[in-house]
Amino acid sequence: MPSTQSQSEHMDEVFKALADPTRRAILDHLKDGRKTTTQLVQEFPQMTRFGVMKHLNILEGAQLVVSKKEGRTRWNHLNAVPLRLIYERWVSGYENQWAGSLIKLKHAVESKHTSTNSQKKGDPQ
Amino acid sequence: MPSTQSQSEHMDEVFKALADPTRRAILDHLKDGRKTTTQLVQEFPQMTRFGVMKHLNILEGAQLVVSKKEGRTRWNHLNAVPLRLIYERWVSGYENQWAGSLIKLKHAVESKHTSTNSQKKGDPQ
DNA sequence: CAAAATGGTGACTATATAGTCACATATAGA
DNA sequence: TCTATATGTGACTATATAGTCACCATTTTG
Repeated sequence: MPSTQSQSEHMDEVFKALADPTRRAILDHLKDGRKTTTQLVQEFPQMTRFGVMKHLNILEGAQLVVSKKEGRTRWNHLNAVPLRLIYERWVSGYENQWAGSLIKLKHAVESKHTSTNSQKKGDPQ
Repeated sequence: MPSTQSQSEHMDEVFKALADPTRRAILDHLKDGRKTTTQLVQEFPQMTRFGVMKHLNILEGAQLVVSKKEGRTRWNHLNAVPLRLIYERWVSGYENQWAGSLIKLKHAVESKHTSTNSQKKGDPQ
């Protein structure tokens, strides 16, 4: 059992953390390797330092980022584990669906060209 | 490729749609098969019909749900494709990280015992 | 057509979130 | 110690989002 939060609460934090484009950009920057807070701040000139730090703290709360203090600098590391958990609970689990209902789903799409059909193609019957 | 929005804009909609627990619950309900709007509403007694419908529209905007109208009933289908895209862009891509930097990441975690360490189980690697 | 059932929508409130500013803390090095 | 650098935080504003209510539209069926 986790310590302070349940698994689903953790997932909620992870999804909420991923919901912001700036935070996803931060993760992308950390993909190349660890960075200090100041280095990250420099990647977002349009935002204040504290803005970036708040995003960093949210990412750390979701355990998508792990930080290590070294002297007066804070090294921020990417942690892909929560992403892996999303895959296990939300992608692989849902793919059972594919074989079973993808055909009728396909029918649904084709026979309707749904409401918000962002993509062209169909004449609306 | 979609017409009205870029891939990253679509991903943003998907992540934002997934950020809400009610919407994730709706997806879970649809996992068992298609449901009408009224059927879904009945699954959330604590929320009004319109509340559920707004969530449904958001899910449909993110293409996580596809709806098909049949007479006066609307059948809502799960569409797992965006989840699959999340995997391809945000999980498999990040797993390169694992081999490379998981060791120093592990050090970072250990030397800090960060915030909330939920999952112990097996250390990867 | 009339009634009932299903679904859709505009306007509103309450709360959460993004982002900023000013100020505080801590470490490295002269 | 003094100072520059790197990071941390409380309080605030602006905007987005969740959720509700009352009302409207469409379709089935008698």
